[in-house]
Amino acid sequence: MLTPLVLKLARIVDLTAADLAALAGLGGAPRRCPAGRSLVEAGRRMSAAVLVHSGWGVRHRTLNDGRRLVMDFVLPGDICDPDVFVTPRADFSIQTLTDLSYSLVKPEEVLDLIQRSPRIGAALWWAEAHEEAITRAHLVAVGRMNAFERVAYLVWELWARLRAVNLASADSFDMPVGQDVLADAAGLSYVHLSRTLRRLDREGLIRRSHHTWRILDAARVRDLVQIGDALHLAPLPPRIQQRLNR
Amino acid sequence: MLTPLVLKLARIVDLTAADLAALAGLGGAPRRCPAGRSLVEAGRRMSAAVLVHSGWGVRHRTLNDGRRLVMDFVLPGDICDPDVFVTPRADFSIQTLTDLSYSLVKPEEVLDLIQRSPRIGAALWWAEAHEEAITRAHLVAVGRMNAFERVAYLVWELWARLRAVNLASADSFDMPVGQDVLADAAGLSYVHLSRTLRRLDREGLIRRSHHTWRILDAARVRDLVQIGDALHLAPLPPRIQQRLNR
DNA sequence: GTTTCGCCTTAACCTGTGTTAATAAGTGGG
DNA sequence: CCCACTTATTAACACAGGTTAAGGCGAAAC
Repeated sequence: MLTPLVLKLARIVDLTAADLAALAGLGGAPRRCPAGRSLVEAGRRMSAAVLVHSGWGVRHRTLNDGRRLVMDFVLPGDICDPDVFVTPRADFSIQTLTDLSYSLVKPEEVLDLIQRSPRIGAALWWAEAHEEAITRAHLVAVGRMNAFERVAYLVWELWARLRAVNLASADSFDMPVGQDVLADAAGLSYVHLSRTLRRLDREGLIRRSHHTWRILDAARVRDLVQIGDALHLAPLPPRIQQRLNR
Repeated sequence: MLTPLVLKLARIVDLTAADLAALAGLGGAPRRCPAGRSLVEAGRRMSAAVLVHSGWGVRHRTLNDGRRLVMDFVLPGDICDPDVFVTPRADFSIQTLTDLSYSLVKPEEVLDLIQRSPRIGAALWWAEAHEEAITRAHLVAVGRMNAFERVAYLVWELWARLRAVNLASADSFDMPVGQDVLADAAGLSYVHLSRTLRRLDREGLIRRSHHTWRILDAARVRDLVQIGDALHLAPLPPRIQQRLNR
């Protein structure tokens, strides 16, 4: 079964048929959540991780006076957060951008899976490390890039992540994300985000119509973005792979 | 042996005497690195994690034109990064701020340790999750807070982390960090950082002399900072602890 | 003690981004 | 097809923070 999670992890670790089956069966019965709702609330006690099957969400934090930062986009195949069992209290909220299909994954299930297969353990660990790298890149973008670079970076990141789960074509993809949300991810006002998007279009880098985005000049965007490489998926080195099979 | 790593992890997970010994013996022979040197270089292939015994460092990324962002401070007891074996290429550099004593930890060593003791596995996992929470909080600060709040947040974060390894007193601590470095962590110019620091002093929140920092009014700083709670250390819930001992 | 050097502070001015507000362009309902 | 409603664009103005440059000040060097 080619669930998004399997698609993503199988690019990294050589999984056995049993591993694939175990991963595909991860999580309880699928549930649905309509667009615009909170899946996880900051400060609330968490009892299970959320495995996303389809749909988009955002992980964000809102300050007392309403200022909001979107830390991360939640895409199909993402598990947020497999580490519930070590950090029972969320420091963020998750909100759906579209209707979302997901399953709850109990901590016990994750622990069992890891103890059963070191390959899955490594794969999940890798997914965590990858998310961390994405967050760090995001931090660099927000902390030291200007609006033009920053927005280009975000689009680049989402494009790369969507391709990893077969949800983007060679130069375009669908992104059901309003400019207000993108602005909160970039740490910009939505007005300036709009200005910046027009400029990316005018300069022949990135174009949007409706919710469809097109990378007009991938090479120039990559140069502009600089830190996009942290997002690339590469198989684990053979030495490690062998060790996982011992 | 109360190494900083043991101090930190023992607050979270109930470790056996054997676990403590294993953790204290983690890593090869101690090495030294003088101040101002690169321990890890972005893009370079990594072969081992770095366990810090004493001294300060920063994890940072420099863009082509010299703009730099400090993502994180590396303190005694930190392991950067236990996930080398899944992400062999660093997306950041680590530079020493002071003389640093550290050990190299081979991926195999980590894997062994985890397979030997589920408690240590959970503890290391927790440490990772904690770092992630710190990075996310940093992202919110840089993305949506003004200079005043942002600098207060950084000082608050470091104070909390130092207390976790017994390196800070109830209201003050030592921080061998120049304002240029702090500015790169806040995403500000060092000039504006200086202005902001004077204002924090003038308003009775935080005071610095030499490299000694004092929190003048912890309650007001906490309110200003808002997101500081993500940094709190809390023991794992009993249910999980029991499961780790089965 | 004086010099030198690195680091911090302050001031004056400039610019990128925020704010407010008005307009346009979609989008769905009747 | 029109209306109401949301979402994007543009313009005018304001301000936080950046830049440049000139002092101040303590610590080490001589």
